[in-house]
Amino acid sequence: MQNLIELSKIFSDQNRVNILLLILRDKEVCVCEICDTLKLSQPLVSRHLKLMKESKILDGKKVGTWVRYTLVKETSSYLECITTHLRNLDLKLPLLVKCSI
Amino acid sequence: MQNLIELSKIFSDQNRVNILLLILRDKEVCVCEICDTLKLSQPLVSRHLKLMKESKILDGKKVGTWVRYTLVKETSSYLECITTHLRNLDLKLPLLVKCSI
DNA sequence: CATTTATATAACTTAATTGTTATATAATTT
DNA sequence: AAATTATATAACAATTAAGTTATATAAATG
Repeated sequence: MQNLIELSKIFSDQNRVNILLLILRDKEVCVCEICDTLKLSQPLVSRHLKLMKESKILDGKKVGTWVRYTLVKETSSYLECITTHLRNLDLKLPLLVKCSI
Repeated sequence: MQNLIELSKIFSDQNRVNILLLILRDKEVCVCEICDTLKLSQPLVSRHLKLMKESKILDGKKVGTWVRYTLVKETSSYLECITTHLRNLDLKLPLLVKCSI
């Protein structure tokens, strides 16, 4: 229940959903790839990622100077339902702008 | 997609979720029953109901001075997923305070 | 070790949301 | 038709959230 409300807050922002769509498609992306692909400022992306990490949607692991973000492995039933929903969408998301990792 | 974000906004508020839980359990409730049961002010409840009607989650039909709210019949796949989730929750919601309808 | 690159955070501004109080509308009852 | 009851709406205050700019941190490289 608290989970539902917290997760709903996460998914009520277009930029966060786009970031999540990117991670769903490309599995593991770093901050600069998100910024470049979605044309969002770096502090904005960092803050959204922090929120999603706090809500246990994303994991971030440091690789050198980069931080690579992935979807958490164990998802709650509600999160599962949303990601399934998102995967089934015909998403028109820009191609990943890869960084030099 | 727009649906996801719009619906997520709806479910990111505890009072709206409680109202929805009430309607899920009691099928058809009027505004004053929601106010009395959840101890929320009437204008607040009216506004939340309006939002959920606009988002095509609820229907409201006038019966005399009362307006009886129900869940919409045809739900989107995402809404379906949330209501299923909500129904499966062990909800500790107060008994309906019935009005004199 | 100074510089560069990637990311995070803090301070701030703006916008959106929530809840309240007061008022309007509309059906019902006296 | 005046009073009552149920609901809706408008105007406002308070809170929260989003985005920006500036700065900090931390690893990598010349």
